[in-house]
Amino acid sequence: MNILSSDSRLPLYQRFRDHLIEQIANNHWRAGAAIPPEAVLSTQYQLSTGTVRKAIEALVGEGILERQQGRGTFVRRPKFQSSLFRCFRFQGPGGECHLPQSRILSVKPVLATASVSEALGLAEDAPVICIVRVHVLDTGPVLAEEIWLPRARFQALLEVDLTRQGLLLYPTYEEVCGQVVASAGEALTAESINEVWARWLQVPVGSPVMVIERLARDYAGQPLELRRGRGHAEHFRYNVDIR
Amino acid sequence: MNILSSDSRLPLYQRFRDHLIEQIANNHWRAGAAIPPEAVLSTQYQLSTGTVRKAIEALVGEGILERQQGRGTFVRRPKFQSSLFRCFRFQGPGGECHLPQSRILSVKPVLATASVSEALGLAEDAPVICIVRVHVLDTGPVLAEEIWLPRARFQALLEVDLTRQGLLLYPTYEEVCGQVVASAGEALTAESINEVWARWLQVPVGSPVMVIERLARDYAGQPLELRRGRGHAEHFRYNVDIR
DNA sequence: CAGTGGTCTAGACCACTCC
DNA sequence: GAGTGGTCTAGACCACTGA
Repeated sequence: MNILSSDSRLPLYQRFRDHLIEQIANNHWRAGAAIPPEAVLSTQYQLSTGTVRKAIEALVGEGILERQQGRGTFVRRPKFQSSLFRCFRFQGPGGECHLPQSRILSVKPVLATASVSEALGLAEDAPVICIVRVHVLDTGPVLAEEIWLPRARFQALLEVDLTRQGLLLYPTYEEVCGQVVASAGEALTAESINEVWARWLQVPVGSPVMVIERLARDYAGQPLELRRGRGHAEHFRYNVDIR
Repeated sequence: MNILSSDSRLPLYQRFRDHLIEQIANNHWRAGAAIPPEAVLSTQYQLSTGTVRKAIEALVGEGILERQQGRGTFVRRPKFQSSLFRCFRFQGPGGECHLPQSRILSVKPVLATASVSEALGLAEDAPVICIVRVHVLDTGPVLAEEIWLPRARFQALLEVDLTRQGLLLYPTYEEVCGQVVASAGEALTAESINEVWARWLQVPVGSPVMVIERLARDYAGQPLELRRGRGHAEHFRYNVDIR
């Protein structure tokens, strides 16, 4: 009798969770906005408040929703702009922590290479946008990134001046293209730097660098953006809790 | 009226959670064993089943407990032995995944250096045990580790032959010393390898390596073990989900 | 079959936020 | 003070495990 589409025989609260996530992915509820209060949802969908709460709590655990006592429940707008600063310490020899400025070197429409199209789930030679960006500290560049975006979703970026200093990309994606980054995965490796990247980072060819590859996804789990960054090994310290 | 020690004015389920964790940390309930069923706990502590469930679910979320429908709720014995294989891919050029063998090169009672004693929360020059271990693949060594343990807790390790091939350390800690690793944090950096480590890994001095520092803790959160490992950059790929 | 955790309900009362 | 999420209760029924 309910409008809960997804497969029956799943627990009610799971089906309701799926329904909520669908609303968010389809932009029925905007990022940053409040969803209806528990009481409304429970009468609207004929569910007990406990069941509604359990679905909401699941999404809070996944980092999709955010509850604020007395105010409401909100669609979380993940703040990946600061992810680098959360995970990495741009630490000087004394351990002080500085925030780098970012500078965009180029924005170009190109065709995806095999590895890029595979990561983004696109056809080979699909049209993409490639951005090159460098993060700079007082002491010089610390991190250089190549960023790839599917042109189908991000065409509008090409008509905007991205080369202003200190611009954050994810809010720009949302404002200009309506694309919201909801989750991401990172993979870390290390290598000796090659000539192209050594020039961007202004270090000798062959220096050890940390390689960070990030795949960002929207609420529906579709790949949105691929980044491949390289940073001065000494400037980086990536912290993880495991269990 | 309850035996729930911790600070009142916290929610009941939190205080009960703290009580449960205390039981585990004090070894009243052993790692791997079942805790009393919900019904028993709720009558014993005069709590409703819902409150008991919420406390248990919190600990499940923290990876301390594990529920199995129809069987019971168990104290989780984390399997960090395989953490390296979960997080890292020992991948050949074709992407195949091999499991390395580990070989212990030395076990020595020494005095802690400043950085080791600080990480382990010990006094300076405190007595520790230092283990050197190498993980070997068909193609040669891929990861070398220095491992430090507080001698106060791990004295018994010195009377055991650890140099057998392929030994896993964490189960040995538990069997020989009664110390259970409950959680850990890792920090990743990269650098050019120095002479000592280059010999262990059999690579040219100055090659890029991934540096993995791990601090393992017991159920009470006290540091148990510090590891500093270095691995062939090409062999490692560390995956993380962020949000 | 008895015992366990898993789901779900209906509602009371509290704590916080904002007007 | 009205509206929100946060805590807590008491219990029914289901699904799974293992003797």
